[in-house]
Amino acid sequence: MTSKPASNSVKNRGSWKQNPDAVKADILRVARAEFADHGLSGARIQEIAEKTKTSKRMIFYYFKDKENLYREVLEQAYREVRQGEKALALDSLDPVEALTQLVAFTFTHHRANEDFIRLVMIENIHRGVHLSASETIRAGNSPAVEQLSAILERGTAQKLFKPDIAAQQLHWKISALCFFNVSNEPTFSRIFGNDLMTEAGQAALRQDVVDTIVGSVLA
Amino acid sequence: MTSKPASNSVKNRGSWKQNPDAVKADILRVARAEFADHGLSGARIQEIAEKTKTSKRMIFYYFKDKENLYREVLEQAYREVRQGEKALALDSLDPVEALTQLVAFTFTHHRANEDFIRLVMIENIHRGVHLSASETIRAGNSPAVEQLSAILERGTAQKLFKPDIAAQQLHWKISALCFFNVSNEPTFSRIFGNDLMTEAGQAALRQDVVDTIVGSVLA
Amino acid sequence: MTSKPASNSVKNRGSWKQNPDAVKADILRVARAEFADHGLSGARIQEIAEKTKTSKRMIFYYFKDKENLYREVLEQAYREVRQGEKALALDSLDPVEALTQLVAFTFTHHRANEDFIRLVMIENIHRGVHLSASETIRAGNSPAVEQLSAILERGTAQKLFKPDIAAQQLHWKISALCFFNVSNEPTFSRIFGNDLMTEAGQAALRQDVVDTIVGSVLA
Amino acid sequence: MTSKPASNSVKNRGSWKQNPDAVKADILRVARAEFADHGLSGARIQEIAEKTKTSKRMIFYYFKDKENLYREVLEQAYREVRQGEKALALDSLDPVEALTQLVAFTFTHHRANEDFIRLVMIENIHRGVHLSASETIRAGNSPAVEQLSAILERGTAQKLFKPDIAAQQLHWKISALCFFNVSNEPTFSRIFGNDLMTEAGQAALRQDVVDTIVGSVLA
DNA sequence: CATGAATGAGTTTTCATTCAT
DNA sequence: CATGAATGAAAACTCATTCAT
Repeated sequence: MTSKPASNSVKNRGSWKQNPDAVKADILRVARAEFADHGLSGARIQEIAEKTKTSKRMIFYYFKDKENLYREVLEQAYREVRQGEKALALDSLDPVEALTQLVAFTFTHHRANEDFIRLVMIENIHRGVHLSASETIRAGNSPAVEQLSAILERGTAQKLFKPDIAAQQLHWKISALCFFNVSNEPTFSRIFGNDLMTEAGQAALRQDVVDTIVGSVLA
Repeated sequence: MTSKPASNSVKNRGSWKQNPDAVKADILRVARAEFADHGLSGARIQEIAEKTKTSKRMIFYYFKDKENLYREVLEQAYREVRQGEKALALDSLDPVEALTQLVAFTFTHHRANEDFIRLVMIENIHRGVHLSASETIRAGNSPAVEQLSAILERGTAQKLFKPDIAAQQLHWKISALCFFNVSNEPTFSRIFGNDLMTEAGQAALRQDVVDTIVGSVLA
Repeated sequence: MTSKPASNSVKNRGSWKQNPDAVKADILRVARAEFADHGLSGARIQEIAEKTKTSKRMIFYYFKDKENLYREVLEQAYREVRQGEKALALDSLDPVEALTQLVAFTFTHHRANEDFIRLVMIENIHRGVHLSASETIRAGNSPAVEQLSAILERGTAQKLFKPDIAAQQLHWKISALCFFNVSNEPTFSRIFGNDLMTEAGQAALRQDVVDTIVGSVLA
Repeated sequence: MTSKPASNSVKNRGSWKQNPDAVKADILRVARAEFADHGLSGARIQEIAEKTKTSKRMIFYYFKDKENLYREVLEQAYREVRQGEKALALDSLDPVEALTQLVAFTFTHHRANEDFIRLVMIENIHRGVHLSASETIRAGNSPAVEQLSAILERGTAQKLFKPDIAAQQLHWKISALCFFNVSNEPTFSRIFGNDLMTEAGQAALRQDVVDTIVGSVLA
């Protein structure tokens, strides 16, 4: 009679107890990693509970069900990434340099936030249905697009850029290149080798992406 | 005890029976749709069986287990897409026009093969582990890259293109833009609206992608 | 769709609930009988569940999987049999009488614990692999061997027994005769008739076994 | 579409075909090993078929079902072991030497026929039910007991042995010691170490068994 | 606001066996 | 006397979720 069910035990009696926000944050942190790793259906509540400082029961207590937990993870991830984008200060730079910086930053920022990229991939596999109800995501919109608009406005005014460049469409192109770099690394590497994923390869790729984007707007 | 699980019954006694290849092809067809729709863990063998002309039992008979079925679906999808790429005849065109056609075709071809795109997304979520063992995928490699190499060679020889454009890296850029267009449509649309996904939007986007890529190689 | 699998229903709402140890003990008791009856692969989790006060689900909840349940059944059986052996008090008897008692007891004890004998047979079919990881079984070792050592020491000191009798080897002989009596009863009876398995036959056999063993150590 | 069900293919088109006896013998040989290895419920028809020169279908064709195949394997094993026992010629030896030889031979013969021992263990786990219908097994009876009777008769006549030794009971004791040596090696070794199972240990054990048995009949 | 115990409903997978030719 | 294809029934096991306190 030595075996015990592994899942239901409490890990840590102490500072975490009686602190709902900390418990929730802990759950979200673990859940994000698990969802990013295995997807919505692939992630296991059990596994999340075990890596958490609380019990499985608490996950349902605070988040109602798996889908809702996923939703909150997704929202939080979007919020954090947007926060990261805001940090960039480009106003003082000339338009070309600003755009260069923006693209390079986006490339690097995506690379550094693989979990977020994977969550977005997962959400796309689910056809984005978990984003719909969430006002916060649409409301917050994208600081990146706003910054891009500002740069384009200045660049166009100075006749450096082609007229009538659509900010959103340009953002789409930047996103595509920077997102794909992370999202499709596994299959791309397996088929074509990982030359482009080494440090040198990534540096070359980032330069290429910057040049391609900047080249596409120059007058 | 009158009820029976629906999956264990036979659907169709007739032409399908005693024709292993047809049965297998039927299973693969249904499985592809299901895996593309719900992912590896999200797809249900039960569901696949019900949409098939055979039974659940036969899936295991021919494909051993779920993961292996998924693997074969993936391989088949890659093979078919490559086959589609081969159809394109660009040799008679001048390099710029050839590249234009190739990019436009890739854009359209990806759009038309959403299931394939989704399978690749799913496989990337699984970090490409189901591609590793499969020699066929690597072996076949990409006709697209080969065609691209030929175009680049001609274009470089004619001094139309910059020297030293790497075919693989250019392929990566084309893929990124064309893949992302399909893969990230759901989340992109929800956040930025679906202007870019309308017929007009897609036409504009395709032109933009062609221009961006061609622009990036011109001398 | 009215039928439900019988195993998923609850049997008894009351004293068993919320008492993990009682539930586990109940499962182990039933599982022991089933494994002893049908072997590891022959036993049915379903069948165990139905004879239990709990559900099939709880078996997996507490014991993880079939093999592990079997392992715990086996360990428990070993522990209990050793406990039974300890009950015997032989210190006050002279060596010959003590050995006589020990052998007669072992003969009877094995006969009374057919389930244990059968579990050991089954485990031998599995080449003992389920014993390996279990420290408790080896650690506990055999009270029988210890008692035997004590008897031999006294008997040898008194020159009643041959010198240099190995306790473990003597234990092996006693075990062989007492174990075989139970383990091979079915085939032996079918081939030679069941004369030796009647009450009289068993009495004669026990006397024979005692005489044979005692005779083999007397100086 | 590369996978094929592994089981249904034919291995060898040639000499085996059109030769029912050879096919049956081949199946029996493989089945014996599988049943001895994994027991009746543990053995897999699939596995037997794969190791056979024929197909799964043929097993059912020739042997009707799994249980019947097992029955035939068991019968054949008994027949062969009895055949082996007959080889021993003890008539010319004096009774004590003859008994010594018989016991030593039995010890060695059992050791050399582990598959048979395991089949008997398995049959005992099944409570011998597969022996009942089989006339051949009972009819053939045991050459060992007959030889033993002859030896006892001579030994008793010469007043070397105690009067009224029952041949069957003595056979039982010999069997117990020689059978257990093989049948319980796995569990015994794990608990007490494998000293008795080394070559030296087995030699000592055999001598001990011979001495114990001979000692138990000497007047 | 917390929790250890429990569970219904499904999920993949296995297995001996039969069908159609 | 043979065979590749097919299969019903049941097996082990999983999973998110709720109960009882």
